[in-house]
Amino acid sequence: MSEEPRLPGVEESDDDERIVCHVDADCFYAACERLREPQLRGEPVVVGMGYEPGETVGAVATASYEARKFGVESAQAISTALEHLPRRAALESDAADDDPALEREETGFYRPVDLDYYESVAEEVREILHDCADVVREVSIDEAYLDVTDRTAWAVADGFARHIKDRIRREVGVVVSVGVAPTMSAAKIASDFEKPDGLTVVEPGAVRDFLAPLEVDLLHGVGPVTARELRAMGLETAGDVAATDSEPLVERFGERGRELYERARGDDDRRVKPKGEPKSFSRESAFAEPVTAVDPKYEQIETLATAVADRAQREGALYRTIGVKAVTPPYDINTRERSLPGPVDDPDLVERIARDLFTEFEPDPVRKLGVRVANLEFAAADQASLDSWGQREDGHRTNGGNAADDDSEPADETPTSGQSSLADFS
DNA sequence: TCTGGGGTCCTAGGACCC
DNA sequence: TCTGGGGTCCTAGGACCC
Repeated sequence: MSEEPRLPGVEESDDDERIVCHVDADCFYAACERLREPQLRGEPVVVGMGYEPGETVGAVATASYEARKFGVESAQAISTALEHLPRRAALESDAADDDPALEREETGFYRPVDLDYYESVAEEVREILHDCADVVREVSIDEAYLDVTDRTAWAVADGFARHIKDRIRREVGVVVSVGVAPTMSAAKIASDFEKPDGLTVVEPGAVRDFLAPLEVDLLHGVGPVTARELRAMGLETAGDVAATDSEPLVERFGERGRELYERARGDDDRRVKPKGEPKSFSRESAFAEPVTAVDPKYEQIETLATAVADRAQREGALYRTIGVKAVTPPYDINTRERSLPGPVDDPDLVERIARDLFTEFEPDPVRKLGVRVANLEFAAADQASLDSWGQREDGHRTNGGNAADDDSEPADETPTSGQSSLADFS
């Protein structure tokens, strides 16, 4: 198509025939738990939060396939999971064999989420992936795309994928599923195709036929809402979408509609590229039941604000936007945010603005609260405290970074209400 | 599916600027 | 001061993903 002269510096856009691998660990959290607790192998394992004594809200993060047989699913409320699969208490407390009342066959092991540990395992997997590909995009803790065009060829792609799987199993001890295809979106679906322990190769030219029979909600980006609408339009499978007229889709879903149409036809020219810096950090937490009293809400806001500011600081991020989230019954999600004239690293300010933004919801019962910082900037580490920017309207300089003046916090609100006439940053 | 936590991207309206 | 067009930024909400 492109007859345009190539700009200097633009790489040869040899667009056809990428070889993309999508690697996706199977039940990753559960697999990690089995790694350090081998007696969990072959048993139903549920990893989640909220089932410890005193906790009442929580959800399943990962259920092993053995646990799924009992009806335990990812994102399920823990209370529901426990109904399907009671906790195997006796075994866990070493009183194993002498509780005749227990029907061991119908109980499972519950473990709390331990992200730090899973992260350490993921790091080992990552090293192997980077060893196997020139470009790796980590999507999440248990999932990555690899561009392996220069490492293999279609004729031997399944052997190459097998090699990746074997190395990860041997060297780390977890099982991954791999999909190989000429596009990211097809590779993603391919890795899901024969899970667990799957390996599916979709060669160029075969993509559209591979996708055609799949239900629309298997397409990445199609959730329950879109799936329902597509079905209402008479589109049940990827093949239906591929064969339809794109216009109504674009009409109804905008840019997403066009994307959906193209992906269903196997068209996707995105290249695998490394993930950039994060765009936001947030912390949220749910109350056991809707809270009306004012104090606990502000306490929670403060805790969350501190945690978020702390995280940003550890990551070396400055933020220019601070926001809160308040979930009110039945399940209404409200967000408020405020942008500052320039990036800061200022935990006190996060707290003050979060409190301030929340006051609007102060009278409401609240199920869940959140605090977020966004518009991040990753400056050279010392930039954060070099805070000579930040003029106020009256010409004063504000201390963007820290508080040598801790004690005398002016009652006056943030220096941000005057907005656009403030400072200019370089 | 009565609902956890941490993210991303898109849309749409309004303010504001030239 | 009766009214065009283009662009950017900000905010709130929604859908989706793992």
